Amino acid sequence: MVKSSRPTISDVARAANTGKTSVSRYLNGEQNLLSDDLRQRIEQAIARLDYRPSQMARGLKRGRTRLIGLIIADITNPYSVDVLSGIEAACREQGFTPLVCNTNNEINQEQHYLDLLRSYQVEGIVVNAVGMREEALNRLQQSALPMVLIDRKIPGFACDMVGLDNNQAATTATEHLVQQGFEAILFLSEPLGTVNTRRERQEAFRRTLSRYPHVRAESAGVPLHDSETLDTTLRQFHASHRGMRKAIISANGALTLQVARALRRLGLNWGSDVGLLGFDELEWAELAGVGITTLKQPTWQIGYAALEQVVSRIEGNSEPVREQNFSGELIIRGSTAR
Amino acid sequence: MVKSSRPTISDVARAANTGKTSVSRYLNGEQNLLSDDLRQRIEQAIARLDYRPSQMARGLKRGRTRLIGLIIADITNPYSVDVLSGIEAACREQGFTPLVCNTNNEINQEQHYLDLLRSYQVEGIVVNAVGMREEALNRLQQSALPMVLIDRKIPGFACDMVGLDNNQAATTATEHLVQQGFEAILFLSEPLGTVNTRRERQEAFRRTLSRYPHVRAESAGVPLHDSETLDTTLRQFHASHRGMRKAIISANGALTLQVARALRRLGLNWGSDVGLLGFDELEWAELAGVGITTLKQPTWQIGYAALEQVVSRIEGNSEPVREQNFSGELIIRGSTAR
DNA sequence: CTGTTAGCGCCTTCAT
DNA sequence: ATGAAGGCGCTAACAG
Repeated sequence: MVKSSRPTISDVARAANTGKTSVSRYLNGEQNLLSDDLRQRIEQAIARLDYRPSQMARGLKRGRTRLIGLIIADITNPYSVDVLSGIEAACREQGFTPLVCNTNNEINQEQHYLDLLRSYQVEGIVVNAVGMREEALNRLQQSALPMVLIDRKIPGFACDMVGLDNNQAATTATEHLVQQGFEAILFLSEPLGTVNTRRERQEAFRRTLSRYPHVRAESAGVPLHDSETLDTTLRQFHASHRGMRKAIISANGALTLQVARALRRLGLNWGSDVGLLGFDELEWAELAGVGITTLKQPTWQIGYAALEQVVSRIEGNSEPVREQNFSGELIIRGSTAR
Repeated sequence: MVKSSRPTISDVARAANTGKTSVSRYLNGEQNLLSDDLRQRIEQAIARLDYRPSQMARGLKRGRTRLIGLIIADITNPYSVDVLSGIEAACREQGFTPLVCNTNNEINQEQHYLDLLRSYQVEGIVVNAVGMREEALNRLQQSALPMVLIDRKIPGFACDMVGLDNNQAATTATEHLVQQGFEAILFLSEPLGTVNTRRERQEAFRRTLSRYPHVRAESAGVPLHDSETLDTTLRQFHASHRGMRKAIISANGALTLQVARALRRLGLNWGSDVGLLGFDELEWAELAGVGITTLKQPTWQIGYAALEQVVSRIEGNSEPVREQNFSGELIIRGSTAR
């Protein structure tokens, strides 16, 4: 007769001529408590049966599922993917498995996924807020699990966070443009709302330019997919500073793509007609016309650090809420040349 | 006294003043077997306790975890991400949860992840072979679970597959170039190996051009990250057809990026010096110089269909192995203009 | 060092 | 229409 389904710990025990406990011990690294003989028998039995312990049963028993929930608003965003990559690497190292949930930026999906994650008993949650709508993010507060936010904070909710040093990054970017001799700079982001990331970047932009009174500072918030508003904003900015060297800072990668498209529509060339600098590195940045200067975030590291942080919470770390900010790196290309 | 951990089915039963069985029935949709009164009590108890059944326990008991394993070689590839998106959508509709495993194209990771998926008792597996190395893919055969391949087949392994109609796509692409008056065309892909996708595309390219004897057909296989070979190949192609209108077909999106970079390095402009057409749509295709003509795959649908297929297998469908090929769509831009 | 026993939370007979 | 009891695969006392 043939065992049809997967072998269980009992099968292994029987095959090794011992009890389940010893097998369990073997599996859990308490191998020093086993005699060489027994250890070998178990080892062979496992190999012969091609046995793998059931995480389901394990999770049920110990409450440790070794599962970490990831909530991502837009998996289509390269930033998110890079971060994900870092998270995965860290998961592998730490022996966790990521349960990836892409909310697709659909409002209400957060709730669905939180329930889902709870039902699978994840031990912690990493939320990549990039591209996430504010309402959606706010809905996340309820969770009682260890949780860490990436890129953004939730106003009024103390929670570990890892992201970019927005002040350093925006200051670096702005100063670069000043040094390149631009006389009017437009800071473009999605509508600020209460999103700290946007606010901080804009704030640093303003603060920096206040030290250079001869440079005009403007800023505007445009919805990511509202190309009309974007066109209008850009046209206006361009028209109202005739004769001056103008530049645009785009506050994130997705927006930079839209801005580049808009400039195309308007017949403006970055590098010659107008300067352009975008947050977030883009794989195509060097291929678009004369190239686009970007402010590169250490995305992979951010993901990696975020996971390390949840894990430390899972292991019991109860220090006060921690905030990690990584430095960005300016990658200079043709779009901000003199 | 406060219950610290999550409520269980027993808690609900107690709160509703009934037994676990009835609650279980309620949860499993056998609600018609319950009296209105009892049903309501249960409903309230669940709401009050904010109870969610444990998928762990459920999976353990019934063997149905509602988990689907996804194996992805390179999550960084936009194609893979779009496919993933379709898979997720389908998962949501069908009540499954994807367990995403990114092998990062590291050999041996497949084994690690297969074990992992087994240990979580996934009910089926979707393998996105895009960008995956041959050896890695071959390692996947062992799985006894319902499995469907995306984009590529494993030689000598009968398995459901969903991907592109390579013949239609490559023929369309090639004919477009002929019509645009190109006189020498280079088909560029990664080394063919036994990868059916690459072979079929090249084959259709050859077959099509054999109908146009005045057009020279060349093809070459270059490793994705070997920029020296790529440069040499392109330089040679360009040099050996002086005076003729030349074009390049790139067999996938990742390669197109490398080709574009190489052309830049060589000082060649697509659209004017040489034609360029790439498989896979790129978000930046319109922004790169005069724009790059692409052959767009219905990636989202491919993912969606793949998931539907595994689920149908999970539900017991035992028809012979099925192969679904979707049509590509040519998106014409400046790089192939006359 | 090793085995026995009692659940983890749920579903599923089998009675009632 | 409802409930009690047993067991899924595993781990964690508790004995030996």
